[in-house]
This record gives sequence, structure tokens and C-alpha cells, in this order.
Amino acid sequence: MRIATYNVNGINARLPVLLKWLEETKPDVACLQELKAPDEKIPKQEIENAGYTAIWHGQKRWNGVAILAKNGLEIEETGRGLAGEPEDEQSRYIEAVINDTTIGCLYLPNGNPAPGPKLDYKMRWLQRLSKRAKELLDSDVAVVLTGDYNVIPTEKDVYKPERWFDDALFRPEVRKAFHELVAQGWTDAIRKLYPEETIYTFFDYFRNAYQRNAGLRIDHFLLSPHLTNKLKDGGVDNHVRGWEKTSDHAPVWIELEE
DNA sequence: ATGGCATTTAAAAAATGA
Repeated sequence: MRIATYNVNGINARLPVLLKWLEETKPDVACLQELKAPDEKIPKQEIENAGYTAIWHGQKRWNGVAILAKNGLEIEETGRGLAGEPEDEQSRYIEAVINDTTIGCLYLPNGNPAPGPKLDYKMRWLQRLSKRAKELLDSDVAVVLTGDYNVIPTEKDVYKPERWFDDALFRPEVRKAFHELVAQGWTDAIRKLYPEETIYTFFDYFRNAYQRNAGLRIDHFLLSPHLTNKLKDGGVDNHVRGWEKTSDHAPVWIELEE
């Protein structure tokens, strides 16, 4: 089963790129983030025509997450949003069971400017996610938690670490919270496949970042223990970042043994 | 150290992103 994650940065602005990528790579499951569209503006028909059924949690203007499953795969939604902050209206989490695997699709808050209320929200969100992650581990099922974590895990995952120490993507407390989450028993799939390589999933639109390979690794796959030995392959669809009218993120994918 | 670009809403300019 091929599972992909892709921060599309506006699903309508990105529709041609999204459809071309789906057609080219044909993932069984695609987790999308930053739809930037309310539920009624999700391009359902186009997604259907591409051969996918989808569930989504949209929001006007910002955020928004979706899970697409290839036709023939049953998709059963098991939750949207994270517990712990009832007044939180940002659409950043959706979860479903597909093929006996629980898939959590997340868009973690950016947190900048930091310090400040946005970083505080990010830290709280990380704690809420960790709580859900622990529940899933304790439930003893196969789980993939994937999406845009907005966390650079180590210095290896950023082109110029010294420029990012104060940034909400790389601050010590953010990295610490991420590492504590992983330490519950999760596996960072891409890092497991490529222990030493430089791998980036985001390149900002400024200063030819993509052409200079000045990127960040912030889109991750965390696997529960059931899946660590089923991880066959994975990678970044780097070339998609080079397409016209493309997102600033590149899609990332893994292949799990059935 | 700063600003560079892109998207959304909504009709210009602000907010957000990472």
C-alpha cells in the first residue's frame, strides 16, 4: 500500500498539479493539507473523476485537511479535530481507517512569530496530538500519522541550521516535543529508510530555494510498531516541486507491505 | 538583517505561511 502526504497550499489553486501528481504516482492513500477551502469548495467531482473517494475537514481561507483513498478501498472516518481544546476551530486533523490501518492526517501549526501566542498554540497542539498518538499506540492497531508537522527534527533536516534556531520550526522546545512524541514508540519512516541522506520536503518560494536545494524536512511519516517491519520503500516526489504553479511543499510517500 | 513569493478573500490590502 502506497501512502502519500502532500501539503498542497490551496487545493483549488493547485488542482492541475494535484491531479497530474495523482495520475503519475497513483498512491492508494493521499493525505492532503492546507486545502485553504471550505467544505463546499472542495473539488469533489475532479477528485472522484481521478479515481478517489475523499473525506475532508475544510475551513474558509486557511488550514484544511483531507484523506483520499483509491476507488476500491473502503475509508471509514474515525475522527476529526483533536480533543483538549473545544474552542479550537482550526481544521488540522482528520483520521480514518483504510485497509485495517489507522491513518491520521495532520497539519501542525506553524508557530511563528515566536515566541508568542502562535508558538503557545503550536506547543499545546503538539501535546494534544501526543495524547491522541498515545491512545492509538495503546489501542494496539497499525497506525500511520502523517502530514505537515512544521517541525525540523534535527540539524540534518535544514540547509542552514544556524539561521533557524529561533524559528518556531526549529526551536529547542518544539524539537523536544516532537522527539518526545516519537519516543512513545513511533518510527520516522523517511529517516529510517535514509539514515544519513539530506532529504527536504519544503522549499520556500523565495530566492530560488528549490533550485539551490535550500530546503527543510518538515513533512513526516510516523509509523506504529506494527508497521516498522512492513516499511518497504519511500521517498520525496522532488520533481513535483519544480512544476508550474506548484506548492512550496513536495509530496512524500511510503510503501507498506500488505 | 531584511525581504523576497504565493494564496485567500474580496475588490485594495491584509493575513498567513515557513
